[in-house]
Amino acid sequence: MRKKIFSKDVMEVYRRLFERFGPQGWWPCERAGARGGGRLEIIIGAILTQNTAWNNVEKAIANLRGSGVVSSVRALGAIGSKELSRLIRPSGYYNVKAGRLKNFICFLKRKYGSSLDRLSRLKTDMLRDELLSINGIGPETCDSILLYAFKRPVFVVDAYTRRIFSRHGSFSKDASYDDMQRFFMRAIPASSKLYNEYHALIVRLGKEFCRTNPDCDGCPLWR
DNA sequence: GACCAGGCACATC
DNA sequence: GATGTGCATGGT
Repeated sequence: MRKKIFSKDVMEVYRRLFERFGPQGWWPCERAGARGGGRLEIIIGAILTQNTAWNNVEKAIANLRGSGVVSSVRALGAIGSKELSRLIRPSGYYNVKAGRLKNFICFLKRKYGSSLDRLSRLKTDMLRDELLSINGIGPETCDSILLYAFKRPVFVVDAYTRRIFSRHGSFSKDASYDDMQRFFMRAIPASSKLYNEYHALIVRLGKEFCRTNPDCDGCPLWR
């Protein structure tokens, strides 16, 4: 039988995952910062990675870097939609995602004078509502932006989180996003660093075991 | 060639 | 509110 994971076990699960896999080095990473892309690049990555392997997103981001549009909101706003689609082609859904990137840039221009600094002054709840109002930014993308780009202590729930923790009985497999998020945020101290690493470790676990080991052989959560 | 990946919006019932 | 569908590339 799989071990049931209650709220009280969530930190122990984190410790086991960290012990097993170590730090995952997700955003913000030195590489993004050094190239000056930083926060904007993280936001772009969060949108491009929707239902897409990160490997493919990296190719798209490399193209965008080559065109110099990850380093400034103005540059990203100035590029044509067709050209943007072409650059992000490797990340899949390129027409949809080009529209979503443009939606974000239009929102930022209209309401915050194209300034990420101005946007970042909002309190977390308000910032979350603002991001969710943008067409193309749903709960996971929104929370990824809050956590990884703005360093807010918001737990990101994704498909792996649902799959793994519903299998371990923490919540039902059709629990709402908000219910799953509450489960973690009640169990873990509010720390963006902790949430950052935990989400990345869940993704690592999902990739490592859920796909390749349907019987959960060697799963660190197994009892 | 099938299946999957760090989702989301929209139509329909 | 639940369910189904379109969007698309690249790796296994």
